[in-house]
Amino acid sequence: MGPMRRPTMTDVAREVGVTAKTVSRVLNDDGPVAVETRERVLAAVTKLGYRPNLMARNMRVGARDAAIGLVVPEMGNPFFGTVAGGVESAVRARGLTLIVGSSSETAGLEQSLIATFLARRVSALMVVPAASSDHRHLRSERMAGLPIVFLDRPAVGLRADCVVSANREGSRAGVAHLVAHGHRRIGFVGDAPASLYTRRERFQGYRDALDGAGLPFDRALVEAGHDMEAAAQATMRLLSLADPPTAVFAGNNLASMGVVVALARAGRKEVAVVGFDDLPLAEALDPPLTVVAQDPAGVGAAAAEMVLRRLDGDRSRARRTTVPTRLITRGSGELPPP
Amino acid sequence: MGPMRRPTMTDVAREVGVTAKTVSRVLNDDGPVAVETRERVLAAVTKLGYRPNLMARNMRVGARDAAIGLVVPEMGNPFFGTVAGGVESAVRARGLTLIVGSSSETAGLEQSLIATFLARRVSALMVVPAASSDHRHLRSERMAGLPIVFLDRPAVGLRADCVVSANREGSRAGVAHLVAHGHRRIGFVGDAPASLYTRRERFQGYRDALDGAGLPFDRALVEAGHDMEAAAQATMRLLSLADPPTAVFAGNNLASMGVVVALARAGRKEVAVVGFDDLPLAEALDPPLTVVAQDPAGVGAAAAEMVLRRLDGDRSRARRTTVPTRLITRGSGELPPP
DNA sequence: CCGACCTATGTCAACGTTGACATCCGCTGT
DNA sequence: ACAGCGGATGTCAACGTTGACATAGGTCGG
Repeated sequence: MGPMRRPTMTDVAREVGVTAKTVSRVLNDDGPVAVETRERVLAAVTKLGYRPNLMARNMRVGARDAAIGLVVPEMGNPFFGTVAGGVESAVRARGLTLIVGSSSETAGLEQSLIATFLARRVSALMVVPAASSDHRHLRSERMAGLPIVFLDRPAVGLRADCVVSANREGSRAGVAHLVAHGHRRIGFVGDAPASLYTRRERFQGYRDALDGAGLPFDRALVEAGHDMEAAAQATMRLLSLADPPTAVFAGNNLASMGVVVALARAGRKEVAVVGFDDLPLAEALDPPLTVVAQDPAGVGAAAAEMVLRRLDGDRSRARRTTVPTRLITRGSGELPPP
Repeated sequence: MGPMRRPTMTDVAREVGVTAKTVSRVLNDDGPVAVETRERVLAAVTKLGYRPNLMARNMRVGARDAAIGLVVPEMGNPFFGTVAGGVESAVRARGLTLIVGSSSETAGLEQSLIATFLARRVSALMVVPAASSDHRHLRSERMAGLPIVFLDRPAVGLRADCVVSANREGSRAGVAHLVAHGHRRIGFVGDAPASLYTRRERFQGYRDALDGAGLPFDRALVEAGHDMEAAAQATMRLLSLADPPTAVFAGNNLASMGVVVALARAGRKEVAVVGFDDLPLAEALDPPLTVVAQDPAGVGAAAAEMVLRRLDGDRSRARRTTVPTRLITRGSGELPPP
């Protein structure tokens, strides 16, 4: 019951009466080994409960760890969870392990997570940047040839591959949908301005749609809320304006939930809504929620493919991949203005 | 642009004109170092872009990796994402890194993930078991003193710590709530029978509540659906029975969504519903969804604390921690039978 | 002015594994 | 009978780092 030392290859070898090298050969299917020896080795392995030490192996072989590090802002947000899932299945097919860490949307934590991944000699790095983080410190890694791919939001201060959603176009389409149904005062509820790439893009799409329809932009209709409750309160502020919006565009999944909750609380079912990013319950809402659906698993998969290409030696210049979005009309965007 | 070798401690040492050991001393704040030497070393470190090699360090020190491996069935499910988030923040406070992998609810993948974690010499293992997996193979690890904690579902064939929700009690309370509002035919939509611990417990709670109220159990009212769409179809089957239920209890978050979607599609708002596990949009549904809320972050945190205690040397026998659930009444459970 | 002592640094080996190369054996072909 | 070959195994060093111990100067008290 003591905290006994883990058995090593040498222990197994001693048990069988051979050298560590022979055990190594058996375990890696390397070089010739007598059938009987192989069997005895395997028996000893299970008997002693031997587990190969990947750290020692990687070090000797000089190879990088067969792991890929992924940094996401929050694990609890299903969007990032699904992205991670998409990455994982693509990466697993190649025998690579995915290591996920969460930065809590904090630049400092993101950096230290990246540092521990690098110290672990991961063979590639995938990052969903935290708001206001800077990636200049990764330049030397890029130079050294480490594959680095950014997801959902591009790198700051670093030319690197990235995979993003068609934020601006999708947003434009979503708002245009509201415009097409007669709305002229359309609120925007999203993240805090300036900080986040996705918020900037989606906001631009919102403005594009207004401009395209010749509608005036009213700063008073733009509100921020970084989580669901804050978004709900932002929505309440919009509704209590002297000249309130007849429709609201929500800039991300949490904002959508906040908007929907606020409208439900206020009993304002007649306000039209379009949300960016689909929600599993969108269909069950009253009215069912029209959304600009992203493809989070697709983003993850595309990023993973990019990484695999880089690992296979693709040295071409950094590329940006845009994953299309899709307007799913369910009703909430088709409500006419009063 | 060549794939040049990463600089090692020796490279830094050569650059400065000292030995690797001195560099090591600087980087670990070990032993005395002249102020000037320290500065020159640090300068060389940044100049060369040196990153310590954790694998080599861990090997030399013989310590286990400062990482904890967590296996979850699916990353995309917000329940597990939130659990992982709870684990992460608790574990990070101790300077440990969390490595998350997903088993896709498959026993085989779970085993191979665990194997790579063990090969990486993680200092502890946390597992949300896949359906129908068996953990006898971890016995030798437990003997060797590796902390292993199971979350949400207990281990199979292994005495080990585990942290679970109050499934049976919560479920009983949820169903009792429906009973209290006059329902006598209450459907159950959950995972496939037998396979999953949580499903068994929650189903028992359902039966407890029926028994407690002297209501008959009708096998026809029990349906299974492993994802949202399947749960929706299961609900449709219940509704089309000759003698349909007037209320439905959903056994997990996906089932809840499926039930709610199905009722919305069928326009059957009068059917009462209580779901196990809270949903972010529960409040925005019509009627707002009454749920038996779990505390996923709390489950993660409790499990992390358990692990930390074990790492601190607590050798007491395996313990089971139960995290309470809470009935949140919002309306859907209070609908009277027609 | 010498030994005790402290500071700053170096030397060496070891962690567990595997590549490069060596060795030993029995068998084949001539 | 002997060279030659291929199969089975061993030996050694090295990967990057650090613990244990050693060394080279300098300071200080008596």
